[in-house]
Amino acid sequence: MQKTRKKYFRDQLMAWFAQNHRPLPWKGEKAPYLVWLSEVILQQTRVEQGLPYFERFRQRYPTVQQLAEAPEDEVMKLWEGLGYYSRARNLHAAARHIARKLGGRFPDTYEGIRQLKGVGSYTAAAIASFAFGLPYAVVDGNVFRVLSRFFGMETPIDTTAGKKAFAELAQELLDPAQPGPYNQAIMDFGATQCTPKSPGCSSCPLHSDCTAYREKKVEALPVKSKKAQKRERFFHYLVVRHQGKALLNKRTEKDIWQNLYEFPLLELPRFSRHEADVRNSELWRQLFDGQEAVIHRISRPYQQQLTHQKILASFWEVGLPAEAVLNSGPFLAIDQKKLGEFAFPRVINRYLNEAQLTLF
DNA sequence: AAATCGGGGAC
DNA sequence: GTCCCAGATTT
Repeated sequence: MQKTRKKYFRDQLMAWFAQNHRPLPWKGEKAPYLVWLSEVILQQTRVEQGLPYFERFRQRYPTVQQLAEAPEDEVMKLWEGLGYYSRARNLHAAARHIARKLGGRFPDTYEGIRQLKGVGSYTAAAIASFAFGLPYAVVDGNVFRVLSRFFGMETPIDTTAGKKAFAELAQELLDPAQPGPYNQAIMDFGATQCTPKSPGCSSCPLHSDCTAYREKKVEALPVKSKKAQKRERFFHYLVVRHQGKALLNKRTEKDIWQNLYEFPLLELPRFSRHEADVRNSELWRQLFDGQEAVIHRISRPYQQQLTHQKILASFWEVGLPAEAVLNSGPFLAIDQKKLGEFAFPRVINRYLNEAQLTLF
C-alpha cells in the first residue's frame, strides 16, 4: 500500500473532523476516571443510550474512590437497564482495585490500563489516547467498517486474523502527533458518515479514493463470518406476596443477568399456562410444602430478545392464607415497598410497571 | 477459535 | 423479523 493513500486517508479524515465532530460530554475529557467510565458504558452501546447513564454515574460517583466505596447492589441498580452487566461488576471491582491496591492512582500506561477488569484492547487504547495522549489506535465497530470500506478489506472482522490485520492497519494510520483527536475522528466518522446502512457516500470527502465506493461494495462491508444462534427459554416466575413481603432471588449462577434480582424462577422446557406444571414443581413444594397456596392470576407472556437467547416469561401471582407461615428457604423476603431498590432485568420491570396499579 | 454476555433503535 | 452498536471474557 502506498504511503500517499494512508496520508490521504488521515488528512481527509482530520479535515472532515474539523467540520463535523459531535459535541459530547466526555469529549476533550482528560480525567482518566471519567474517560474510563464513559468508555465502559459505551461498549457495545449506542451513544444515545449510554449518555444518561454516564451522567448518572458521574453525578453519583464523581471520583473513583466514591465508586469504590459504593455497595455493589447500588452500582447494579444504577446500571439497571443498560445490559451486559458484567461491565458494571468489573467496573466496580476495578475501582476497588485502583482505590486499595494502586493508592487511588489511575494507571497511566497502556499495559497498566489494560490490566483493569473489563478493559480490553479497545478501551485501553481509548483511555491511553484520550486521557494520556499516548499513541494507541482504537479498533471498534466504527473502525472496522471505515477501514474495511476505504481500503477494500474483505477479511472477516470476527476472526483472529481479521482483528490482527485491522489492528495493524489502524495503528499505521494513527496520527502520532494527535492520537486522541484522530481516534475521536475515525469513530465520529464511522458513526455519522460511514454508517452501516445507507452511508452518506455522495457527500463523503473520502469517496474519491474509497475502494468499496469505487467497486460498489459499500453495503457488503465489513464482512462477518459467524451469525449468532438463538435458543428459546421459558421462565415461569412465582410472584409470592405474603404479609407485606415479596420473595426475591439473587441470580448468582453463570448465566444471564448475574447479580440482578428476580422472583423465584421455574424454568421449563416449554411455555406453560397449566397450573399442574407449576404446582408439581420442586420449587412449588419447596415454597409451600402442602399449604393452601392460591394462584390469583397468570400474567400475559412477556418476551425479551437477547443476542443469543429469546426469553418468554410469565408471572404467576400466588397468595397464601393470612395465617400461613411462608417458608422463604433460600429466597429473600423483602418489603414490597422496597421492590424498587433492587436491580431487575428488563422483562421483570416491564411486568412490574404493568402490574403496579393492581399489585404494588 | 467459538460461545456468551443486554437492550434498544433503525430498517 | 435482522442488524449492530465507542467489546470483553470465558471456555
